[in-house]
Amino acid sequence: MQKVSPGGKRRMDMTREDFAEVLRRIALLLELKGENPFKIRAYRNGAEAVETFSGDLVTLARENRLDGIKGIGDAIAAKLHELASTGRMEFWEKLRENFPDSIFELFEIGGLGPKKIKALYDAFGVDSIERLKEVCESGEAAALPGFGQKSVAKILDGIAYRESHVGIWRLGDVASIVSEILETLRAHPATSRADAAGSFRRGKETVRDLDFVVATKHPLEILEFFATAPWVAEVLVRGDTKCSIRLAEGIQCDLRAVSNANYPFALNYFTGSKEHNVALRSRALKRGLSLNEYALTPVEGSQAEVPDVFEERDLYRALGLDVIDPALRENTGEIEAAAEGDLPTLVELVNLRGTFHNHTTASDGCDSLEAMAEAAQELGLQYLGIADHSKSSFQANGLNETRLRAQIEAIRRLNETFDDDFQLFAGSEVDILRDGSLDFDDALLGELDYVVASVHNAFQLPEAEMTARILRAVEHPRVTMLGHLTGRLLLQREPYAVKIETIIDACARTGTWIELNSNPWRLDMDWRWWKLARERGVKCVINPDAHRCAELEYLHFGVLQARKGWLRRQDVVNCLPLGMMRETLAAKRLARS
DNA sequence: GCCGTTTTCGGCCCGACTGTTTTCAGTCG
Repeated sequence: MQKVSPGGKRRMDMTREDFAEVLRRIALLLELKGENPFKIRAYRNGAEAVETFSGDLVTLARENRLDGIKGIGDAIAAKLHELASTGRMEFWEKLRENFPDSIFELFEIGGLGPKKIKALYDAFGVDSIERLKEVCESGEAAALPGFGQKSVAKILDGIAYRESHVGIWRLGDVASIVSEILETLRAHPATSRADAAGSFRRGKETVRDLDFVVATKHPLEILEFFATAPWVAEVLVRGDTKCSIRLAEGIQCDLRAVSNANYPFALNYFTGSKEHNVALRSRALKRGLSLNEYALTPVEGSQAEVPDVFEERDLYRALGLDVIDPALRENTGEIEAAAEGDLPTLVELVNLRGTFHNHTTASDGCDSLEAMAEAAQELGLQYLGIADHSKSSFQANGLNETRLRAQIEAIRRLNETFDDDFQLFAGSEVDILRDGSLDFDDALLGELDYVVASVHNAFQLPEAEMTARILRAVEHPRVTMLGHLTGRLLLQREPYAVKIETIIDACARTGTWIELNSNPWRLDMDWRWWKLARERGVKCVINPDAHRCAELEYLHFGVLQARKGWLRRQDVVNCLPLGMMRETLAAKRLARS
């Protein structure tokens, strides 16, 4: 869990993640205190709302303008305003006086919830994992009411696991595992339908576990097969309808085996998100129907007709909704849009006609210009932009002026060998230097077809400086697009501090495109910002940041994130066919020269 | 604490599994 100490933070440092974390921790402490569960849920919902809100929530909070945000009512809005404007929240500080901060780590142990933590805390003063381990190993814990040998063993297992694994995986790291398991499940003779569900199906950038749903007449057979498959390192749960295992890689996989009739409901339920499910269920209730993971049934006393549901899409129609793509199921307005017939037609991988941010052996790539061009053509792309690093990225063998001019020349020559249905564009991934100036002079930039501007150093600049630095690049007339806006490396490096909304507005004003970097380590700009960017009129460009031919297929992850960001074909510039892209790039250069 | 075709009070999603019980509480998703 991220460490947060808002009391000790300067207020300018507060981020939306800090806000969400404070609300979540309030919920945990209220749970320990045995507070009203609905109040606890309200804080969790508030945290969720804070995280998914499309806009500069921190500024809104500071200016006390949080009204009208779903999930944030008067009480939480006032508390967030206090936190944003003073760096403190009295309610939170009073609450945390009761328990040491280290108690939060106990919630990360599987099998331990608020009740048991409270019992351990009251009985033995357990307030850290270290202390927890002591009382479990000494046998004291097993003697508590409600505890026994097995639950203590489970807790110790949980502690051991936590010590060896972080427990979060990148989408790109699990994609091939999912395909393999799914293929095997589908090949089983007792399987009639099988899908991956959960956050993987929704295309979340990271996942905590993998969920599978199988339709079968022989659930026990399927569960047995799943639990004894060669990939299983450990069986965690084994029932008549559900089995949870841990793979050798460490990730947990849950399988649900249901009847064919239950399947659409189970698939929908286990796809989530939880918030989306809750919203669907309340919508069903308003129609006199109760929705669970097995069926849609009339509530007691209701005369409501229950429509036939054979597939997931029938379920949405039964609730008077257009079918909602899994990528959109985050309860960020998709249900309302589906009810109004306002869902976007989402961009698809087959819509992409080319892509721009790619490297070759000239800088830090592994494949040649020719090989990359050939790979792009094999993927069916009409154009490929080459944007190797600029000279300041010496760690990446960045090109100096001479080498870049030679590469431009090589690209022009290679283009003469292609038919008119494919073209390389000559670009550069130009470093945005510390002061916001670019790594090449305007004359050289003017010789390029396009420019990707990216930050590759001085990540630790304060937010105001970093924002000003990137703004200067955005406003540079030769910059076509902004590369990986926040520089994050998922599960490894935090995004750098930058006012994203300010950058979005500047890009809207100057017509600068924003990259959706599709490398599964980056997926940057984050999907949560794209809806806002689209509304402000910013165009997205989906780039793989490929350093070898095979990485051109990262585009798939980028498209998934674009879909999560509600983007349509017309919002993504590299859906333009070659002819129109030539014109667009030429017009851009002319307009800003 | 939030929210509203249930509208300023009263409801808020709900089932499976586990372990500890002997009819159920806690946890999880």
